[in-house]
Amino acid sequence: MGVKERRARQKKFLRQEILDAASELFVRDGYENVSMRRIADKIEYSPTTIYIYFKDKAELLEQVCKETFGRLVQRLSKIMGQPGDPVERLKRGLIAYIEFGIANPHHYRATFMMLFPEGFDHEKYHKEDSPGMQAFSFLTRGLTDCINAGKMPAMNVDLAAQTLWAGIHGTTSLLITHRTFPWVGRDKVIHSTADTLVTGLQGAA
Amino acid sequence: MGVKERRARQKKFLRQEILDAASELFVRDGYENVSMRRIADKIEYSPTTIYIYFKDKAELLEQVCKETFGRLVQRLSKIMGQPGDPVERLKRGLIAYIEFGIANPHHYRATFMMLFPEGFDHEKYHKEDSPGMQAFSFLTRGLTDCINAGKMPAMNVDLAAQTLWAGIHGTTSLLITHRTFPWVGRDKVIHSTADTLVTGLQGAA
DNA sequence: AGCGTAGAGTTAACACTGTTAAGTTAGTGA
DNA sequence: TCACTAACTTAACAGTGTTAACTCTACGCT
Repeated sequence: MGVKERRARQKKFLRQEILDAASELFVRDGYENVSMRRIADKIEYSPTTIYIYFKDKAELLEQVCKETFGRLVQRLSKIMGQPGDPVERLKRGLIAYIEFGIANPHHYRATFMMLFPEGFDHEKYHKEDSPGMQAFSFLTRGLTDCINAGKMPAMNVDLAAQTLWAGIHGTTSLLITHRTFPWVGRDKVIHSTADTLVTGLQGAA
Repeated sequence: MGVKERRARQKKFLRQEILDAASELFVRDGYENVSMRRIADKIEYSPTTIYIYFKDKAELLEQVCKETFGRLVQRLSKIMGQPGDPVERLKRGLIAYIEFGIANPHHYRATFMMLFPEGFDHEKYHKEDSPGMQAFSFLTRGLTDCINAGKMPAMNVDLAAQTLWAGIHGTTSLLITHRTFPWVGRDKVIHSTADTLVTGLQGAA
């Protein structure tokens, strides 16, 4: 016995190897500039082997992004768990989100800036475990903390969280796609976004 | 004489016909799902004819988007030219921007959410006449009006405008790509974005 | 009137793409 | 030793953007 297990381990190993190769190429050249044949070349297998482990190119990307965003969730989790002023903590979370997106532009693009293919199962995607949903829940938690601490007025927390998400997503995606736009300064825009959004919510009726 | 002119007119006509066909297909199916051959089929010319009028597919898209964003600039121009409270006017402009993006998702995506191809001439692009720059100048103008009317504190107008742009771009692009996300309500998010951003800037130190 | 030429539009081809069906080959359990 | 299974490969399909080389029409000029 144990032969089945060994095989399963080997299979998992190759699967991870494909994932790593794809990730590296996606990061360097972007999803649409990486072909299945190039990924195959990198791991020295034939292109069709990839299809044994992944349904298609989109699923391969999806898995790569899942890995990456696990790291974002970890980071946010760390920040949101720290003690101190909840408003400052929320701001730090917003900034961490933006900086994560800029540090992983291709992955960020893939998960939040690409149109879903037709016939995509959104029902399933927007359940608890999608990267959007997970990162999003940190916002609602952060806001609730602020309200409970009396630092923010009572409000529709979901609406406020969605407003926050839209704001930080805007800065992230704009800094990614319009890298050469004459920005006043990357850090200035990032901090201004966090400050303006939080101040705006604090001042809401 | 006049024959040269007539030819030029005819040439311009076909050029516009290509542009219209491409626009319709881009709007319906999105840039990457439209092939040069399909555009050619629609106008009943051979695919290579398009290359006589446009350098490549990207330039075709660029021209299509230029047309569309001409309409946005017109709309913003109308709103910003109206009398009344400058703060309300600015908010109306922000909302109009978002709604325009949602109404033209494929064009919006193409101009603001796509990575530029390698070797793209950014210097030239970020001059006065790029769609981003034109729409952007409305923000600085709107903000200056608010400050002059004493409705907003003195501030770095460029930084504030970039913050605003990031905010409204975020809402626009998120509503486009994550259409099926359980939003509290499209209109609610749109208005909340505009209110939060403006309030946030008003409350800035 | 007839010739040469410019240029609009064509056909055929290249080098790619994602993906699938069919085939090979190695290693297992009986 | 044999059959089977799972891993992997080869060959192919239908499509992509794009280019080089060609045709053909209509104009201006002699």
